[in-house]
Amino acid sequence: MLDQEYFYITTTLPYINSEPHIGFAAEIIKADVIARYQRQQGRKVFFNTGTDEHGLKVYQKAQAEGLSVAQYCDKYSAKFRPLKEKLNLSYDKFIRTTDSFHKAAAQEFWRRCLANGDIYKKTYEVKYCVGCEMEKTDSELNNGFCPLHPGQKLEIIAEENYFFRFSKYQKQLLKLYEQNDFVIPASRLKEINTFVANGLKDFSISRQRDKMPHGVPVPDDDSQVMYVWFDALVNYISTLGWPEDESNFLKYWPAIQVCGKDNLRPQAAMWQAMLMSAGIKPSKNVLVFGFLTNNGEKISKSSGNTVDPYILVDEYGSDALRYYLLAEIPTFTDGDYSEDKFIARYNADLANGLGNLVARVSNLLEKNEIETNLKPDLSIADIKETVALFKKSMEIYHFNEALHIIWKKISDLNESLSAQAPWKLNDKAEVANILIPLAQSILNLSYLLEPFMPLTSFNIQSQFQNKQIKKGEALFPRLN
RNA sequence: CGCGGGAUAGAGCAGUUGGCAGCUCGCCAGGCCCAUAACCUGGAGGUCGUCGGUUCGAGUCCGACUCCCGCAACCA
Repeated sequence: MLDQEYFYITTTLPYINSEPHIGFAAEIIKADVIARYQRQQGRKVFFNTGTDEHGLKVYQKAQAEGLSVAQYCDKYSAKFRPLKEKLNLSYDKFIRTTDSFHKAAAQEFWRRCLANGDIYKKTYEVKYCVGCEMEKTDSELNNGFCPLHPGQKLEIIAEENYFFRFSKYQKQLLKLYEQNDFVIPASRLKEINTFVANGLKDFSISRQRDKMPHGVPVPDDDSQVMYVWFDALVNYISTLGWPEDESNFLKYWPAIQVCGKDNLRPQAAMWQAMLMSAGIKPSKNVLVFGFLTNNGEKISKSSGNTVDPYILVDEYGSDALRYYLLAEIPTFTDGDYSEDKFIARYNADLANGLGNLVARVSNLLEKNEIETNLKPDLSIADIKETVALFKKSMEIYHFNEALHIIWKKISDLNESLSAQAPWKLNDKAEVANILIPLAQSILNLSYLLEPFMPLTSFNIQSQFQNKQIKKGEALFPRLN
């Protein structure tokens, strides 16, 4: 039956230089759907997330807020933890890259890459804007000048850093990409393949400690700390107990990794090369999701149009937010959020669709005092086609389609109920013959819905497994 | 010739092995009255960005073009 007993999925770790935003919420919700679906299939799932806490920006923000780096990290990491309850996530582990076991793992990882001849020292030239008191990369510059200080010439500072021999792994990476589902969707695989085929430059993996002390110490060199990327990526294996707990690690690795499209290179190329260097199998798949816009506009901290997932949950509930993000936006493409769209979706699908159907059927069962004894059963004929189509969509992570298939069935059930009009009948047995199969189908749908809307699924399942099904409270009161 | 994405009904969007063009909202006309002013039926509305090609057949594959949008590595 099951091709594999163990299943491991991980999100990227959000960097704690700001509050949680809707984009990361969308990413982790999709990962949660996959994790819950795999558990339903009977697999032993390990679902990882956490926070990425090293590096210059955190160091500077801590100073700006007048906190020690440790205090700052504790404060901001703690802002991400409530996502679990707020979004009703089922992750198993919340790792912090400042956890001591992680730092030790990152150092061991470094040693293995070093032993393999892939880490070397080189002088690294950085452009430094005195006005910002910050290093600048070329992509941040306008015609070679800092956009904030266009009159000032940038200083070139030479710094001795460790580099990772990324270029060495070009061929192996291209070979890896021959596994044509390594990166999903295919367009992203093509993108990374072209990028790697065009040639790789070794990248810097350390910083001078006297300038930026907030990082994992480089083994056997007190003057340097690891560059944040290098240590952060190792979390995907340190969270499994690598290197100490080899048996647990081997059970779960390799991972399905999910990330936003900005993370394609780090996840699908840099990290994979690092794994190769350390002698560890590459990830199983990298799923690359799109970005969200707010009312058609790019979401950015500077323009102040970020969307706070906590506010939406408090107002509409976690399942409604999950439903919107999963149903309205195709898994791998960019999508848009706006309150108008959210309310329109909510009313059309949740209030008028699912909620109203559940209310109709449960009310009729209660009024007619019809007793039932139901359990979810996906083998019955009525639901078979829906289940088959649903599974097909789930296997390729097309969650919007999977939900569309469920909602098609909801629509069919509404139609069937209207056509049979049991409220016109007097014979109780006849009424029961109409309602019980409908109730059974609702129960089955609620089972399919569990990975997407766990609370609603649970509510419907407990409601419809009672002997005397009762109407109860509205699942999704209509919004005006 | 840097890389990639998009262009489908008034709006917002689905449509991955090529096979009578779909969904939601909105609009019009009926029905029902169990239900969350909900539900059901019917209707108007599209030359699927443009041009060409492959094919019995293309929104779907190939080529060219136009217009929008991201990204352009050590900033995670």
